[in-house]
Amino acid sequence: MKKKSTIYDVAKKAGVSPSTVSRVMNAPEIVAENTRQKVASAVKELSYIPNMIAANMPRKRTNYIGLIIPDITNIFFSNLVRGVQDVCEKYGYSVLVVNSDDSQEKEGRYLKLLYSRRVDGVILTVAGYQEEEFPEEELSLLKKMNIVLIDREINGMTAPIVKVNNFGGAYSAVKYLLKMGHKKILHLAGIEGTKTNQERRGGYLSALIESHINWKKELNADFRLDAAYQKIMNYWPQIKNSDELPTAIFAANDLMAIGALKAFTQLKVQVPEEVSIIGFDNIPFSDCTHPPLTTIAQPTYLMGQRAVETLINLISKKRIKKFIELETELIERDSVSRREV
Amino acid sequence: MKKKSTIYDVAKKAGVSPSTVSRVMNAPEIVAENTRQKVASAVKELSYIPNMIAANMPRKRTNYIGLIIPDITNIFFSNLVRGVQDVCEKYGYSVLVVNSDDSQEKEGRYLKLLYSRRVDGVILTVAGYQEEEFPEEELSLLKKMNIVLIDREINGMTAPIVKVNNFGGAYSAVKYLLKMGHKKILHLAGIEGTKTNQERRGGYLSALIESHINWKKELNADFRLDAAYQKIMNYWPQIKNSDELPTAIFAANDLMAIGALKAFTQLKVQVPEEVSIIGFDNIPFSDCTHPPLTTIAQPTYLMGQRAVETLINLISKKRIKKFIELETELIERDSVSRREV
DNA sequence: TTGTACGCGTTATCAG
DNA sequence: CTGATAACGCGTACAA
Repeated sequence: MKKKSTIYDVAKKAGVSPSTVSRVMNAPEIVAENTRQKVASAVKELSYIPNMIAANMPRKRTNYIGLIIPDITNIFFSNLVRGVQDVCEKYGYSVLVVNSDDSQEKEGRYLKLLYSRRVDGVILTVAGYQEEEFPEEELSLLKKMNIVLIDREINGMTAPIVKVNNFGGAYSAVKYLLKMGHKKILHLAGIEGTKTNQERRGGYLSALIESHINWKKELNADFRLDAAYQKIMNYWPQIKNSDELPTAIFAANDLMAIGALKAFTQLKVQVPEEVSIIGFDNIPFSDCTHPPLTTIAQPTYLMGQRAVETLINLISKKRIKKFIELETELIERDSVSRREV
Repeated sequence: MKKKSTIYDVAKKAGVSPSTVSRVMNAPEIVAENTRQKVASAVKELSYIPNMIAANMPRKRTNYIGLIIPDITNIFFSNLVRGVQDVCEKYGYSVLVVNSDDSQEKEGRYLKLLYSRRVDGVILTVAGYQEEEFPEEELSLLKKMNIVLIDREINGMTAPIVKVNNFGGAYSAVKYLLKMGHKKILHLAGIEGTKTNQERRGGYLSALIESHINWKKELNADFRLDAAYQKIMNYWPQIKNSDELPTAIFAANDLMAIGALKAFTQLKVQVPEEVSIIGFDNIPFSDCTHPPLTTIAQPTYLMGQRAVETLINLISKKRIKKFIELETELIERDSVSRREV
């Protein structure tokens, strides 16, 4: 790694002062034609590229924003990250992404790291699903930073939040199932007690009530593929020939829907002929399952974009919307069949 | 956003000098017990967290490394990114991830950005598959930085590289197919002219030659799911009842294998009964296809880890391996069936 | 054991 | 139009 040239090296070579070099780099038009030439050639010769950190220090900014997500390996987040990155780039920011693994302890550590790196703001998908109180220390740290929340709220602090209309999405999923003639709809639910899950369950129940359907049943699988797979593998044989047998399943996310699909393949239960399935999220590859999964799409890329836009406005003290709720969209594929009455 | 307290604020409040505060933060044991107390309580009171940037400036480092990948949205890379992040964190580095979208122009711009941000090193998955000459400007920039390459090499510069044994992986895939009794094996290939594709094709051909099999056939689908889907949809009906009909397909990546699977579902061709398929990569969800995909696993997480370890050693001028080749692993699932002779 | 002064690379400000 | 100087926040030699 060769020694990097500084603004002083360039100044010396061009026979001018550092300030002049700075001007040439940032506002060429205000410097005399021939000085500009001299400087430009010195810049080229030394292949000088300004040190953005040094430049930012007196301005008390970094042009970095932090992004805390549970796990980048979780396919659900990749589009979100990309949305954040793309908008950031447009505005000259860079993104520091970290994974909380849904651990509150890691989240706290990373928050501290981001603070010590003096990022200009943080986009946070709150870790852990617990409705626990937020640790005091972390909370006060948060209050000292520009924060935009994604998806989940925080007790004890108000911050702008970007989320998806979980209730509406679930509601429309179940409505769709009802429209297709299903009367016995099982809900494959996510992590108990999380707001997300509560909202989706709310949508499920509301749609049922609205249609005067009393039949309901909930299986819990923590938003996880394996868990859903196991649950179905255990549950289905028990109810196979009973009145309890649903004709359709509303899974609170695609991962669980795919887990269920996997179980049904093994159990030799035909989807959608014997049982229909609808998911939530529209993750990549949900169109490559067998059968392709009908699901409720979340605009993850858009969520990322909106979150950054809000954050950047927050940073520059412009007016912002405190609450942004994005709508979902029903994606009809082949995992739901019509049930004749 | 409240004003951030500095080491001076703490010093004043504790009635000591800034250097003493610095010592308490970085080497508490060398300062007298009661001074330490005073400082500690001032730190707590002001909830002081050191400014890492300022601290790093005189050291001429940032503890950032840059990671340039084609696209974080490409599921293949998420594990790699996580591997990089995890190792980085262990060593106190943070990662700045950017997407080149396989565009050389973007790659150049980002390289410049990373340089201006003075990252301590860069992990680079070279953009574009072209065997084109590298732009001179970019090359000289590269030479001024600590670089570790992933997967693809650069003409005109030697840098440590971490890659996977593509030849060996392809070879073992085809060997496996042969072992299962297949004699007509079609190769669903990736982007023509890329090293990766050449190596995998090499493995395919070698395995065939070694077994004295003359039958061979190659279809090109640019590593893309859609392209593979289209190719199969067009090709299969043409050869359906001819001698050209293969009994197995070796796809140069899982995406293409999944595309083929999709096509076969529509064409009502049974996999693996009528045709077997083996993929390459072992991307997430390759176990959730129908049937679950037999494939050659690439250790992507490990690649990320190795790359960072190499980079960190490069940065600290320790000895490094210039060339790290990782082995693949055959993952037997259900998309390949035995063919009786 | 503690304090002082300087350097890291840049830009804003003010003077010329 | 250009140059000098201070300031950003910290660590570190060196002095006390």
